[in-house]
Amino acid sequence: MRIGELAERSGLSRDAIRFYETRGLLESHRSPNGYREFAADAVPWLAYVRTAQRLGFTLAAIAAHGAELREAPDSAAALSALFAEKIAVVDAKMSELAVLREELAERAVTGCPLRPEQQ
Amino acid sequence: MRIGELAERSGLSRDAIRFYETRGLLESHRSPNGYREFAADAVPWLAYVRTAQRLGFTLAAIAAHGAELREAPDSAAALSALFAEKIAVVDAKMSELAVLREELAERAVTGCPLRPEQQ
DNA sequence: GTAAACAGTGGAGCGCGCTCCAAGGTCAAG
DNA sequence: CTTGACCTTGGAGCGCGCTCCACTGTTTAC
Ligand SMILES: [Zn+2]
Ligand SMILES: [Zn+2]
Ligand SMILES: [Zn+2]
Ligand SMILES: [Zn+2]
Repeated sequence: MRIGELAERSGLSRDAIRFYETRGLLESHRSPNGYREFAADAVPWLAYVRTAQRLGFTLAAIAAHGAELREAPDSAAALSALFAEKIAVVDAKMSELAVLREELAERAVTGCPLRPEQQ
Repeated sequence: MRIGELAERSGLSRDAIRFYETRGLLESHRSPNGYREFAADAVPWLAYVRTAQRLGFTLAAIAAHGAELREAPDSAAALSALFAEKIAVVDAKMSELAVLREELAERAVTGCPLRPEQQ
């Protein structure tokens, strides 16, 4: 499929797709006329990319993990390593949230904290 | 305290602190010589800001929530509303992670998905 | 008095993740 | 043959979250 169709089916802009390609997130082959040709797989792959982005992963990290998957000798092992990695990240975020909650509770802000110094 | 001390105690750069001030994240009063003067509260507040940032909140959102806290008529109610809001965000991220895990599992990538088309 | 350390402002630049041109090539329909 | 939809590249610009720099003023130490 060409870029317009992929854009429509993925909900991304053509510019974003071209940008992703430059960042190694997406592969295309060229037709004789120079047009990019994408595999059908690109649609679910881009959905995955967007989800990973919403979870706070950078494009570079997503591209690196994609490469890991492709280059892994043992695909199943690579997958579970990636899962463990992502879940660890979310667990870390959860415990940081607990800290945040405590911090917030400790400082029920009332008025300007600089007032005393001001007088 | 002046900006250098706050920088040292918060682990942020002076530039970052000045930047936060322009974004409404931090308040200072000026000494007669024009130097910024910060309250001791600024240290835990900046720690909170960094934590919130690591959790994926933008500086604008953090500033808005800080303002909500200060302007809330009922501080306790405002606090629990903010907690609920943040926890909802993390819950949403968790469920998105589940989707991500499934997506990944479905597509144990092996080789180039464009190869068939290429030949 | 002078040097060093600290403060201020303004503006440029940067990495990220794009968006939006401008100028041009390709292709199918009428 | 023209029109229009679609594609190409290149480059500028933008919001975010800063960093770095130049230049200037203030305070502290000797
Ligand atoms: Zn990894
Ligand atoms: Zn004040
Ligand atoms: Zn809110
Ligand atoms: Zn290929």
